[in-house]
Amino acid sequence: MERLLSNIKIQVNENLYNKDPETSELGKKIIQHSIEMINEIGIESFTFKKLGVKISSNESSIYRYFENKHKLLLYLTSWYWSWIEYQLVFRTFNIASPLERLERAVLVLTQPISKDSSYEHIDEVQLNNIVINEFSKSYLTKEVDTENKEGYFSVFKRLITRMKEMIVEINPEYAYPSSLASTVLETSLYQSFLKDHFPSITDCSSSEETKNFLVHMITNTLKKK
Amino acid sequence: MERLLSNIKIQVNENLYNKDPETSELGKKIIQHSIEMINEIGIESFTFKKLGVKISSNESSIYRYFENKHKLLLYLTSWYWSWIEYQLVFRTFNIASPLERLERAVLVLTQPISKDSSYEHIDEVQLNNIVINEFSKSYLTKEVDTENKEGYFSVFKRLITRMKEMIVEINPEYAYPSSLASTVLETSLYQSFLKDHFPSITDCSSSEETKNFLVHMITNTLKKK
DNA sequence: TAATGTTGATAGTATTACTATTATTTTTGC
DNA sequence: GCAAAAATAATAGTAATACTATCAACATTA
Repeated sequence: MERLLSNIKIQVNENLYNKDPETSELGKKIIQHSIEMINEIGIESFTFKKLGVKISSNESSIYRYFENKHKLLLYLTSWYWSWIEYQLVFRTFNIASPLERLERAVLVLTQPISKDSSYEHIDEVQLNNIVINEFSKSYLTKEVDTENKEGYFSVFKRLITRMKEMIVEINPEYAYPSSLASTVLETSLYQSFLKDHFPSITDCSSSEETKNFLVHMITNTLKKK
Repeated sequence: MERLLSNIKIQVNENLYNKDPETSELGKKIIQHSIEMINEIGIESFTFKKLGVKISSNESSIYRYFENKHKLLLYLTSWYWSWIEYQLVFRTFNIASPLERLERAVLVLTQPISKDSSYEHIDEVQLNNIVINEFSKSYLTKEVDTENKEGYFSVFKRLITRMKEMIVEINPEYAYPSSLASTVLETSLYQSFLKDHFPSITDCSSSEETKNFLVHMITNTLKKK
């Protein structure tokens, strides 16, 4: 991933952690290796005990950073959406045509991730995989409404709102700009999952095709007759 | 839900259960009350022990029907997709216009569920909620590829393939018929979830609106220029 | 009526998801 | 450079989960 500005600290809702993992070596190790481990074995099999063994630290020390693995997952996915939002804002800034802005936004959502050297302990490629495979589980819970009130999903929602605004600019009469924006974001994750596991029900065998599928769908949907 | 034919037994992949729950009173009680309970407390909190207490039966007896709660969830969602497929086939049968067929298919996916009296022990309204909130978790696992090979998702995929075929009939040149079909099905569930929990990122506050959003998107996407 | 199948009761195991306590090490402030 | 504070590690313990195994009781059927 092309570096836009270095040393931008990505802020995550501070109720998601007990102690900010960015403030210590152990904290960063927790983030780095939890990404590896969740990507490898999935959030269900992941435990703080296993992570402790992997980083030669203690289970109880990890609990001092995160209340439980659900909060850790929310932390990681929030970080990811902040990072994506930042790409999206930069890459669409100063682009005059609203349609081109939206196309660039879709490109940010669909193009293959490459490592951002600004964040050494975070592997964005693996994190993208985690978002594809685990993000839904972070909100498909009985606690979603309380956690939403706490603001745990605000970056994700803001990202969708930004796309919605681009849609409104393209066609102010269109009746479903928010739904189209949320569909596009969800579809970018979903089609990527289908490509790897249910290829018979997708035509997108590359990120390029997913981009084309979405751009075509958006432009046609927003066309004024 | 209007009854189309009575006494149609819905077949579910027989590797999903140890003993067919349809063949005994206890089996039907397991299905009926697991639907209630999963809908109420969510799949994470749901256990066979709690279900045993609820139906005044024994944990070990439930294990004789289902290997674990994941298999039970796969059973329930498979049943649901079979039931939906059956509605979809009937309601689109003998309709000449391909576009009208697809519109009717979207209606089946989006319209509010009402009880189907043919299946006394199954509450389709609650089951629809379970599909919205838990279906993703049934495939977002590390075992998805093996389970897919076992055929646990075949009804779901066949449903999408049926819609894909309608899309191809409408516009044989369109390059992404499968992706559009899978997007439509996923979106029908997703927008319903957003309506209840993240209303700020959707415009669909009723199933009617979800239907209109999707039909508009499909027809515009498939328009030949 | 004997054989078979189903269900219930009880017990037991490894793992999970924590909490609590205390010891040890590291950092910092003066 | 040292004392105080903070962070981490080690250990232990608990309740719940996700099962498995065994055996008894009861119902069904041949």
